[in-house]
Amino acid sequence: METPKGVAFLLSQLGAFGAQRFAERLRPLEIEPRHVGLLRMISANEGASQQELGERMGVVPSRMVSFVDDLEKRGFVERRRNPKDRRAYALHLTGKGTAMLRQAMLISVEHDEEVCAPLSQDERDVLAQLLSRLSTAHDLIPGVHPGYRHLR
Amino acid sequence: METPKGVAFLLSQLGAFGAQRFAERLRPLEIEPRHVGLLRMISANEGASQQELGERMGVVPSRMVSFVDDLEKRGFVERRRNPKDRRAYALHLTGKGTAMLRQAMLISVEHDEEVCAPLSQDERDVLAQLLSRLSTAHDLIPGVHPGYRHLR
DNA sequence: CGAAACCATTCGTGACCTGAATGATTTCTC
DNA sequence: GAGAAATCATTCAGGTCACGAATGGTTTCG
Repeated sequence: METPKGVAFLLSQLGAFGAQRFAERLRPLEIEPRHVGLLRMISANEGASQQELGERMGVVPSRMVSFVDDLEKRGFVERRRNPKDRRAYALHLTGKGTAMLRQAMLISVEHDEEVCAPLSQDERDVLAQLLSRLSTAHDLIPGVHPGYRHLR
Repeated sequence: METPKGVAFLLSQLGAFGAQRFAERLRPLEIEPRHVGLLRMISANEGASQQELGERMGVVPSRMVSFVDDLEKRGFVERRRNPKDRRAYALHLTGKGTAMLRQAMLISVEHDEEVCAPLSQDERDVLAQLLSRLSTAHDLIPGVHPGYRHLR
């Protein structure tokens, strides 16, 4: 049996490699990739409820609780009461949260640079374009990582 | 904060998506992607010991035990005694194991076809070539998925 | 106004991984 | 060669983590 050289395997292999590498880069900030994703999500949807965000990310409500707990304990996120609906929270980034997100974005750019280092600029453009097309063709939501949901 | 459009994120996103999709396709066979990887590994290194394979795959010995247990329970793998070193086993695929691997490889090809469907043949070739270069440049071992090792 | 739906949360369960300890066997060292 | 050290497979206790069901407070529907 020959070893698979298919695109799908390479994508999964490189994707997992990159994710691990990214997690390493984040370690000094004491934050994990998934928390960065959640910070971005909150930043892009200020004031949304936990379940609204959870739905977009494919995360079950009970999991969102501890998820947001992590960020709140570190002072990155505030759970404000929503006066329109006192059942739901309105999630907001704090100043610290925004700063942390900015930090993480910088690391993200460095990381991207490292991953693409073996390619020329032209090749990176071609690759980015092909991957974008695959991503949209398969209905993946920009900026939302499928790894959040373990089952569905 | 704008949503990331970097290559690294797209790789991780598409890789995770593909992995989930592949797992779904495998479900009817009642086997998981990691087991397929192990079957391939054994097939490519007939007679190797558990720890030899574990080392190549980045899997810790204690985990290899239950890992191989799964495959042995299903009758896909045999633990033969190695006469040269009676501490170690010599792992071998059974006929059933070979058949299952063949099945899985077929599904793998179908899966690859699905993932690449949005691209023309030329584009697939370009993509495959770029991904291969990234993979080798980052010292990823062909056919070995980094997801096996959770820590190192 | 009462019933049904909805948000966040807690908690028990199960899956899974890890690292340390164990027993059998081999290799190293003097 | 004999004892010490390393090696292979295994077991087991502990920790993490995700999920679904159940709960309490709140809103909406009929």
